[in-house]
Amino acid sequence: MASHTIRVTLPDGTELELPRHATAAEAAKRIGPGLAKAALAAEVDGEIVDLTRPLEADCDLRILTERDSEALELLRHSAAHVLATAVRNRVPGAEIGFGPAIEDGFYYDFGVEEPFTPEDLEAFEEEVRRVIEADHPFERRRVTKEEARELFHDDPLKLERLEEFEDDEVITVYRDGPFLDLCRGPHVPSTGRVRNVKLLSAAGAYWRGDERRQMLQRIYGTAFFKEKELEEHLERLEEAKKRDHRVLGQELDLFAVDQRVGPGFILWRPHGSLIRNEIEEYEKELILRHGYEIVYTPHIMSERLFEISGHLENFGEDMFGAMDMKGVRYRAKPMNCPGHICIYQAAQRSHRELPIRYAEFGTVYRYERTGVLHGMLRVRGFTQDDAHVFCTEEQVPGEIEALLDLVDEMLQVFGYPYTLTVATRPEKALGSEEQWARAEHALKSVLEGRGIDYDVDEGGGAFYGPKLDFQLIDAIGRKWQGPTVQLDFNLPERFEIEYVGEDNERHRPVMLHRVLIGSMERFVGGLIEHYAGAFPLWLAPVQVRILPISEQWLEDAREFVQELRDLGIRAELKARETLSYRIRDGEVRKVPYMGVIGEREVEGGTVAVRRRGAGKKQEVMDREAFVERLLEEIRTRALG
RNA sequence: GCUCCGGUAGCUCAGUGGUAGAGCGCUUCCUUGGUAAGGAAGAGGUCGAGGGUUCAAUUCCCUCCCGGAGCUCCA
Repeated sequence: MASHTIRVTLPDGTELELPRHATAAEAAKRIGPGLAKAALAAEVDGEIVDLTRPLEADCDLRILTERDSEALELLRHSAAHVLATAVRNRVPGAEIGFGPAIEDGFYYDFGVEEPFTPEDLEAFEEEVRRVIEADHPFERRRVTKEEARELFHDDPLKLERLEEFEDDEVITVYRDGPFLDLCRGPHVPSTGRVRNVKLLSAAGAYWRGDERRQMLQRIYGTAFFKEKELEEHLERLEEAKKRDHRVLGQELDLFAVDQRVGPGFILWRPHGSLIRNEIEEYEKELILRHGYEIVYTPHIMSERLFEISGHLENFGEDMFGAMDMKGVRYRAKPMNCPGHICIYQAAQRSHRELPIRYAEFGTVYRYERTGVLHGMLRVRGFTQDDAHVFCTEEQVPGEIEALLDLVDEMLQVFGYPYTLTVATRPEKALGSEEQWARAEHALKSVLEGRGIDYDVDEGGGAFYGPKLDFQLIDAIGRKWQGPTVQLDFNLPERFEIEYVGEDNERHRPVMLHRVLIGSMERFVGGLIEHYAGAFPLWLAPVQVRILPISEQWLEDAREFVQELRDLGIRAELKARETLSYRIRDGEVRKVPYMGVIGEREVEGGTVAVRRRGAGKKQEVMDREAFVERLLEEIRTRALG
């Protein structure tokens, strides 16, 4: 027998007695008028629902306000509906696609005759404000599939989506004023609760993400509860724009792409090359210390090798075409592993030799589709800091341990915090389930043994083995793909690689692919943005500029520059223009140190040192002390 | 690859159906400087490429190349 009242338990443990079918909004009102006003939605037994949802039975209830982290997604999803309402008001014939909340905002896809222009976006933003002012309540309705077909008879995209529902499935629609959408919800109570909306951009997007389907027009936007948060978000976008490696790469003379060379190929100019070289030198020292051996393999190899490796079959579309030389076909390598395997196979290997770790700054070529190319971040020719570890299955945990140390050491040097993800067996996978389970267990238990937090990407591994990925977090909080370690059950089989065990039998070793930096191009591109072009001293292309105040002190300055160069410091003499001009130029070029030399400095054997970004604050130092400071900062690879 | 936007001096960009502009940079000269641009003069362009319309095309139209915002993709 159902009673007429229900018991509602609040997060603090107190209980409310409410009439059955009371709504969450009514519950909020019972708790307090302030909460009732601030309420946006409710969590009932762990499920987030609209405030208008009747409570049918005893339950746990939490009222969500803008202070709750879940609320932002709600706001943005509702903002997407407000956008669609606005677009439909202006363009009545617009077909409506999907409009979800995403990481930093929301989008909505529309099928329209004419693509949207920036002026359209402004008009829509104006209309969005009107829809918000109108304060239409969001009304949820449960409908049958038949009813829904009727409601959306003018919306072909929605009808298509509708047909995917089971006949007896719960279908809900939401109305706000004139706009009706097929939507699971929940939403904020009314359009008036949506605030601080900014439409950011419009671009084409395929219906259902399928490139064979209709192209819709997607509008991206974002929304925040507080105006200040919106402003800060827009400032972050501005900041990201200022850090764009393509802009800084041009300004600081680091790299270029040249139409004559071809799309997706990077020309490293001298200053960019210096940075890259420093990184490579550092990494070589690091990995030699960690027991790697450095190898080199050719850029062009016989196609036969890629038939054995399976690259041609699985990856052929992305490889550069074959070069036919007197009947033998050759390919630019898309990966370094086959070459390393050939080196491994140059001799019969004993378990006593393992693990064998081959490392190469290996340049590979991949024919990426034109639309994906992007500065240094996505290119067609790039150099990986690639390594392959050949070991026994028992040695895998130890190798993972060693790698965690290596990665941690390296990422600290560059100043990147990071997170980890273990990617597990996908549906289609090579190797036995036990093999995968053992490998995944090995990865996870090493991490757990060290008390390291990690995410799991279920089914995200490659078909040939599980993966451990590191995500870097840059100076403005963006995530970048970092080091990866990949177990490989495939290539050892294909190449039939072996070692002789203690039992004098042949065994198949396990192979690990790993990159730390990934691609030099992408990593340096990322670093440019991470440091906003202001590289720490050890990486700065020009470390010190010496500025004599007038030609009178030129000779002294020249000698000092040479002294610095003799110590391996990248010093430059800048003597021509006015001092102010040279200071400004040094700051704009982000030179870490400038040393001014005038009458006083020549007499005292000192130098007036100005640190990048420190403004007028200068420090007159003995030259010896200045040199010491530079050498120490370079030696420790200080982040500055 | 797809949709849209763009390509003008080394760089950033303005402009026009009738002989092409600015700022920075570069060269030369003057200035000999004390902490974010001293002054002057000069050089520098097949207006992305090809085709079409036109008396005339950098400008309008078409094709291609390259770049950008996204989509898709990143084994």
